[in-house]
Amino acid sequence: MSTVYEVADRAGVSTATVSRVIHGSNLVRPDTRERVLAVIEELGYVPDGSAQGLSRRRKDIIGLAALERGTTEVGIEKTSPLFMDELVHAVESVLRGTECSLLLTFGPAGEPFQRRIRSLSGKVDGLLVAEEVMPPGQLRSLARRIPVVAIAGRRDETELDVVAVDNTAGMRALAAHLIEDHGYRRLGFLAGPADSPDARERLEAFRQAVAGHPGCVLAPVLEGDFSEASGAAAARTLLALRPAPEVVACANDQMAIGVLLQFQGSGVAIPGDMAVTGFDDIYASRVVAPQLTTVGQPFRELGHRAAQRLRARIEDRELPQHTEILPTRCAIRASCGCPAPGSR
Amino acid sequence: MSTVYEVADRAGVSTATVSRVIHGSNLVRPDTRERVLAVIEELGYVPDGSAQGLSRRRKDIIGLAALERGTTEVGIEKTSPLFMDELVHAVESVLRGTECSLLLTFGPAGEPFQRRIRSLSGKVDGLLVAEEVMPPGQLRSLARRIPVVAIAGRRDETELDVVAVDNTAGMRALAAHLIEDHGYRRLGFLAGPADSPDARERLEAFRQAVAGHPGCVLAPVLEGDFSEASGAAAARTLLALRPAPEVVACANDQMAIGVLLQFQGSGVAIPGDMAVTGFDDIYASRVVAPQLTTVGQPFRELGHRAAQRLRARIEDRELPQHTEILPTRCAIRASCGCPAPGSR
DNA sequence: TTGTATGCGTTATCAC
DNA sequence: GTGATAACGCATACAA
Repeated sequence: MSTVYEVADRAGVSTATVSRVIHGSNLVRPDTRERVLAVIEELGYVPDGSAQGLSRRRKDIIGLAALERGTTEVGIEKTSPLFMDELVHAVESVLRGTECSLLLTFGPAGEPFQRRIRSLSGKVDGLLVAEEVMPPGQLRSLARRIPVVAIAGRRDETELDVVAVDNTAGMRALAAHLIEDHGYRRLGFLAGPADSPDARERLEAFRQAVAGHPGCVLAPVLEGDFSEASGAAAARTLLALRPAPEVVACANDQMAIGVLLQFQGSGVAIPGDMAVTGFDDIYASRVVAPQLTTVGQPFRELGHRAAQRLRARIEDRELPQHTEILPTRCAIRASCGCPAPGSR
Repeated sequence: MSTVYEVADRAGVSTATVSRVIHGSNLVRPDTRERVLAVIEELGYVPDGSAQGLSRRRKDIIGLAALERGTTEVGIEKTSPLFMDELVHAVESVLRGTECSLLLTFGPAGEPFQRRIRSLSGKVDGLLVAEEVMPPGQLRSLARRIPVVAIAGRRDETELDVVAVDNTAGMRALAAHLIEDHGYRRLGFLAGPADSPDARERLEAFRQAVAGHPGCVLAPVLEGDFSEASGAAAARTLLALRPAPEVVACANDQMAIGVLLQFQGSGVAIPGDMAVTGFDDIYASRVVAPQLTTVGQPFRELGHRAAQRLRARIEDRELPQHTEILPTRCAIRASCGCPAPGSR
């Protein structure tokens, strides 16, 4: 593996000049540049990232740490966090235009994963942290060491930047649609894991919306882990329940899809016998039949903002703390009981 | 940001000892270790990855470069490469058990992306390269600089490791099912982009299978770009075609889903009026109605093998070149005309 | 316009 | 057991 020294040697210049050529400095004579470039080409030289990082005190790498839910618990390959995938692409697409690269790590909540994130923090200039991968205290201590932006974390954070979506408004709008437009009175809810701030917000918003409409009752409230399998399990519970709710709102799309497919498999018509809704608006939600009514998260925007904020903070660590809440958008489709559009 | 020096100072030891403690060497007295550990904890010290990388001559980072198809061409957010997402998780899950992290980069085929990969090669110990992100010659020159494993690339590679799936067997089995079990005689095919080795193999296998059955005709053969939108576009073409094929086999699931939804939106019953099949077996294919008949790729296995092979080659760069073809598995579901299973 | 010399934070090879 | 000290490959301040 060749180094600046070799390049410098062969080109008959100093390493400083090589460095200048590489970084496109214009304080170098055209013919010198040509010579150096030729040698670089010939040797297939690529600067070593570690050395650059050490010298320039910046690695041009940012990390993304996210929870992987319910992947290895039950079977071997349950379903991956589609939500995260969308986010990853959004973040990556921001970085694409820059020198920066994306270091990815997933893991189940817990002590080992937290340790991994800590050690990973030595390899990056900043960290995007999704959901609640670690307790607030630890997260803050991490944020003191290195720039951190929380995605979809606690909104009440005062020591680090957070970018999140407006779960409350979205869920409230959805509930209003179910109650006011469809006239549902008995509403069930399939909540997400209690350790997810998003999950808690969604449940709370739905609860309040129902409470705000006299005559409406919220029952039952089940809990899943955001996986499709947990949705299917909830559906089986619901199947045995009397009286059954008219609609079951789910805290994310994957669970909603699990509910939907399990119901259909058991001969329950959706939305005829029971309406179902989700949250997130992942790709698959547009693909199931009936198409899922859900609340759209601005993934792209979420990833963009978080990445940009992190880059800004890496530039200037004294930036004032900032919390940004992005709007959500109700996506009314067919699973709530609305007529399916003529063509998709 | 604290360094080994600070830790050494405060603990009243040398940097060498700190390093020993960090790496769990047992040539250090227990009480010394305790003292050092306490300081590390107090300072929140985490070793700098660049410095480590420079000194140890290994960065403990591997890269994954993949094509992002049809993302920004037409609209803003078309559909992301679901196939890749599955792969990413598979690779990441291997690395999770190690010290190694995953550096991710996506991009559209082309010169700029190739440059990005080159510069990225300075930040990693090895590279996983999916599909044909760069011309063979360039790929080989890259592989001379740094360990490279190609995923789903050309099978005829002799200078670098490749891990791929058996497109031919899978597609052949699927074709046999369509022709022999269902008795279809007029078969259409929606091919993938010509620059994808997988796409070419799948088309070729299907073509041969049809040719091997007298009386069967392959028509039409359309070409898409692996995106759902291109599937929908193909469906519109097919709609206007006389005679129409009895079945249209697609080179991947996303296109098949595009075809399926577009047909259904136009009042064509699937599989009643026309059968549709895919390839990959992504999450969404189990979620559409009717469930998609497709050929399953062993994503998990693909990612595992590729990651392990790369790690092995990083350890020993003299390893003999190796090409590994993983088996595919026909997933017969309902979109081909088979009866839907009672429950999903 | 170009070269010299030093520092970046670790690890590892020696001595002690 | 522990401590100096020399790499590691690059960037840059300062000279020339």
